[in-house]
Amino acid sequence: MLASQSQMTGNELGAPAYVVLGMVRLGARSGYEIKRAVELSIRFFWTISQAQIYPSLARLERAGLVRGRSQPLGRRRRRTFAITKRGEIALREWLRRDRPMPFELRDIGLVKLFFADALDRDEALALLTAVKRRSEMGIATLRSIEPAAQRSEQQGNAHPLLTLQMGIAFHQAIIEVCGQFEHKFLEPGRRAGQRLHKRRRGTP
Amino acid sequence: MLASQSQMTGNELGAPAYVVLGMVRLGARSGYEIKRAVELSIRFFWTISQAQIYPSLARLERAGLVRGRSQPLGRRRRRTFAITKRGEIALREWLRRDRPMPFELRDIGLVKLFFADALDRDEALALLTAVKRRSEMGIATLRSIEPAAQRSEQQGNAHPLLTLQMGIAFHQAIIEVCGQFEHKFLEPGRRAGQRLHKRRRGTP
DNA sequence: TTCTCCATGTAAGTAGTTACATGATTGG
DNA sequence: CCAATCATGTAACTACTTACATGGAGAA
Repeated sequence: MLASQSQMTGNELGAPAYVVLGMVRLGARSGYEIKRAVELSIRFFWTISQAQIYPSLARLERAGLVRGRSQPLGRRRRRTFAITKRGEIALREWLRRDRPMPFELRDIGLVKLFFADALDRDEALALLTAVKRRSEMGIATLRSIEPAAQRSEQQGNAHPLLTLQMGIAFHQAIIEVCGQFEHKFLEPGRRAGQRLHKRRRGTP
Repeated sequence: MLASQSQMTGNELGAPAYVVLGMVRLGARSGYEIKRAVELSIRFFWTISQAQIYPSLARLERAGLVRGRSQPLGRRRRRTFAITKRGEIALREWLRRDRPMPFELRDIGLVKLFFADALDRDEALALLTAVKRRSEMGIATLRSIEPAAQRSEQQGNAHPLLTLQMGIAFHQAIIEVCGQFEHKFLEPGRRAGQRLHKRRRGTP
């Protein structure tokens, strides 16, 4: 895990547990619903695997931050959870903690782009296009969940829409910078600094 | 680790090893220099801990992708590495591989912002400000390494500057969206959807 | 029937971290 | 001499993942 994101000492809860707690607060009841909620909302900047959710719920319950009860659907077993008062307090306390939250992104796409000078001109261009396309798809996905975020804004939760817009702006920024770079490249009158690794100077 | 970033089966190298390889290619010789290079360039979208670098170098050497030799500085021991032909080929091959590279960001700042409706109005605003400030600082850092990226552009490596500009654009997007949201909030004539959790309706 | 969705869980493994240990060199 | 920097490495640990196992419910 990224170091600065949990700093777990003793029996403090890590970020994933608070994510689960926050989702329970927003109305996700079962582990499965939590998974779905994450996929429909924060998956742009946070993912969680199913195998993490159930242990997190168990830890939250032991800490008294959620209360679970068995609520089978028909004969299908099912545990539902609700946030407790202590849970509300703990969540707010976590949100307020202003320990440094360094911006830590881990993206192979950008890493590859960084090293792309090792490639031939057209290969580098293909990589650039792939990164661009990825962001275009990202925007499409985010747009598709926009209505849900707008509904939740109407119900007093304005911040999901905020983070959604951030995601969109984010990808737009990537697309824009890619576009500028592409342009600079395909421009017929290239200048000195724009020569790529290993290309014959005379190539049009 | 984020799943889709390595998919290691058998004895394939993971992304961190290729990052090390790429840095060696760009002229970082010792483990220490690699660490510094990462901090001065891709740390915006990739970090690597020192404890990872030396084992990675060892694996790369075993695979014949780098060649190491002992080059002490005075009495201080030191191993330097250079990329081999096979290493060049392997790096390019990795850069070309177009297995899906899903955009995966893990950012607690944005997670907290997403859940900020659980906070009081001013607390939420403070969080927003913190996220904004963080990006302002991010931009300042990136600007400070811009000259180095420009130098490397002159030497035929244009992509480091590209990814740097992406980082800047990225943070600018965050700042902009934060600003818009703040504005919407501080606006005297708030509308229905903008009411925050648990606030008395009449509060100015 | 078979497929997909709902639902919960375990097992085994990897990646990655922090913390520590060591020691030479350079500059104030 | 002391602090910062250069330099390499190990030990212990956590977070997180994939893969698997199980099974009910509803639809085609």
